[in-house]
Amino acid sequence: MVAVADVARHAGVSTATVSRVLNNHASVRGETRERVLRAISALDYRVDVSARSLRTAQTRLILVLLPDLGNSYYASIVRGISAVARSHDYEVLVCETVVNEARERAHVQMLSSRLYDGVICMDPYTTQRLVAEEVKGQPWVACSEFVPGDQVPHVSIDHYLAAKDAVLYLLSKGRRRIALINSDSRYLYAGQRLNGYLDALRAADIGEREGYIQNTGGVDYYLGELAARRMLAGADRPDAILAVSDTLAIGAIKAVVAAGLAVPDDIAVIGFDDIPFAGIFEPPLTTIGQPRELLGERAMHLLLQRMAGQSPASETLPHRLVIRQSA
Amino acid sequence: MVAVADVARHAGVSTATVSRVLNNHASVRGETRERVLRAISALDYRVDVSARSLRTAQTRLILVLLPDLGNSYYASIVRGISAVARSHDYEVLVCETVVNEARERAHVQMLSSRLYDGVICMDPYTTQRLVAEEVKGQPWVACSEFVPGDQVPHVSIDHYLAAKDAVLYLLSKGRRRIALINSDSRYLYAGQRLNGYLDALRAADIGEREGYIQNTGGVDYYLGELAARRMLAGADRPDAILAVSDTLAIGAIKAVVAAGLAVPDDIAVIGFDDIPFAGIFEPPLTTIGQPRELLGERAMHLLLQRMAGQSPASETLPHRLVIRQSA
DNA sequence: TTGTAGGCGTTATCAG
DNA sequence: CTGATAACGCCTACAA
Repeated sequence: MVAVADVARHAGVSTATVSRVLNNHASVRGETRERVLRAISALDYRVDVSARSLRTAQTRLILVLLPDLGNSYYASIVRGISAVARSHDYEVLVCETVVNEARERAHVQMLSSRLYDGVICMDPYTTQRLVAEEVKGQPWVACSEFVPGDQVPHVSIDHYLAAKDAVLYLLSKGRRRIALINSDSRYLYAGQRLNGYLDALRAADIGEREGYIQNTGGVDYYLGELAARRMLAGADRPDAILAVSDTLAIGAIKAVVAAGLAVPDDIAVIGFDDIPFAGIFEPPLTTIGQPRELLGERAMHLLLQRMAGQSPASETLPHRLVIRQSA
Repeated sequence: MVAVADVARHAGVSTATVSRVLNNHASVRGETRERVLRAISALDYRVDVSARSLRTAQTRLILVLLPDLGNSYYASIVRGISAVARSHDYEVLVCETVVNEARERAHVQMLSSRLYDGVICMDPYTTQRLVAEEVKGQPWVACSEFVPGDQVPHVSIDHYLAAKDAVLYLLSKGRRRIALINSDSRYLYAGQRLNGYLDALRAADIGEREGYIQNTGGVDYYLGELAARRMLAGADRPDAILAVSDTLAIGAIKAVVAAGLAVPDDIAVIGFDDIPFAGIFEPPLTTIGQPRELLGERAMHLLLQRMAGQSPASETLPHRLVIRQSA
């Protein structure tokens, strides 16, 4: 293993000089720098980040915690994060959080071990408490999900308003029997969207109906299909369905069509997230889009401020209703 | 910042003893251990991984390099990797490689900085050379993609055979005018599947046809749609399309249907990968499935052996044709 | 502009 | 079973 000392010896300089070259200090004579550089490549020297961070107390590494790598919703956010992070010379590492009691501790150790200069958490807010406890003292921010009333800065859309907008749109189209397919109550957005849905209906003087709210526990296609099938089986069939994710919405449409009904004529369907597939599906999905890249960019900005010792205010970004053909 | 020394002082023992407790050495008296543990939680001590790795020369971190976080194909593989890694007490970090000339160096530094005990690379084989150069001396293996003839151990299906099987199946269904929608020639699989396709046709004595091979440069839905549209515009319309990814296949079906033709009656379509959506799409997609989790598990096993100084042989895993309704 | 030397927090060796 | 102490590789005063 070749260390700074070896490079120094090879170049006939001191370790201090090598370090200066490594860190682009101006105060190195051109010719000396050349010699050092040559030695570095001759010996194929690589810095040891462990040693460096031990000394400098920073790693220039950002950790992004997310609950599901397979959900492309997060991918776009990460892209936004990375763009900003890289422009500030931070490298972004992603870790899929496993909410497994047994493994929890190991994960937690990852966080608490000072390996990262900052953490961005997209985990369900119910597990953010765990994170909070572990990264205590370390800079971190939340993205999309957050613990309401908490001190941790976060970026998110207004899920309550978004759901309300969706229902308002359905109402404006003359729909009155509007059902909701919700996912997993561990997620904050689930509760907020539920409230938005409820309040919008209430404001229109529409009462709740038996079986009109289904909780799937996840966002897989088939779960949406199952939920919609249950709704269709009821005596009091809805004329519109709001699903909290596009995947659920697509599953729901499958069920509707399988039941011999038409979308949107018999039942209008609105999803959430505007995934790439939403536009290509038949019928193209009407959905609530989130500014995903921007979400990531803002989150990283918040983190940057946090790492600088500031206490930035949380941000709410705008959503938008993407009207296609399913509603 | 509280260090081992602080814990030692608090517990009235030496740093050596604290370290022993931290690392579960058996040779610590129960009562002493208790005292240390109490001090640790009283002071809320956290190990400094940088210091630890500087000392031990290992980080217990595995880096997974992939070209696209948004592609859920990789998510399943990562899940397989993580399962094995965690059972061996390694933590898995994912980094989306950015093949951007300007940023290349920073990335590269990440790899070469000894922060990881091992690397699993799923990048296109054309960029694996870069990786190879940078992680030189570090244990790494390739997954899915690999540089043929290289010494680096890898896991993959036999893309050549898989494509051949798909064409054989189409042939067995009486199709003769079989087209190929390929993606990005930076990927090894693209070339191999092309060869499989070509050889299968050749073996059946079917000559190449003008415009029957389209390269899209990516796997987005709309690219498949575009490619298929071009094929349909030709005088010599195909009666079957093999697409190297399900997303391309779905895009292709869109184009076929939009042209007033039926799938599979007029044109059969086969995809690749068996993504979650393949089964829910209408018509459900016939596709070549890969054992993704297993791919990840085997890759991690290979890496484990590599890290142990061995030179494991590469592995080829079986693919399977999932017959649904698009072909 | 360059060199010397100390220490970051941890683990491991060697005594006791 | 426990303690003192010497590295690990790097950066950065401070000195020259």
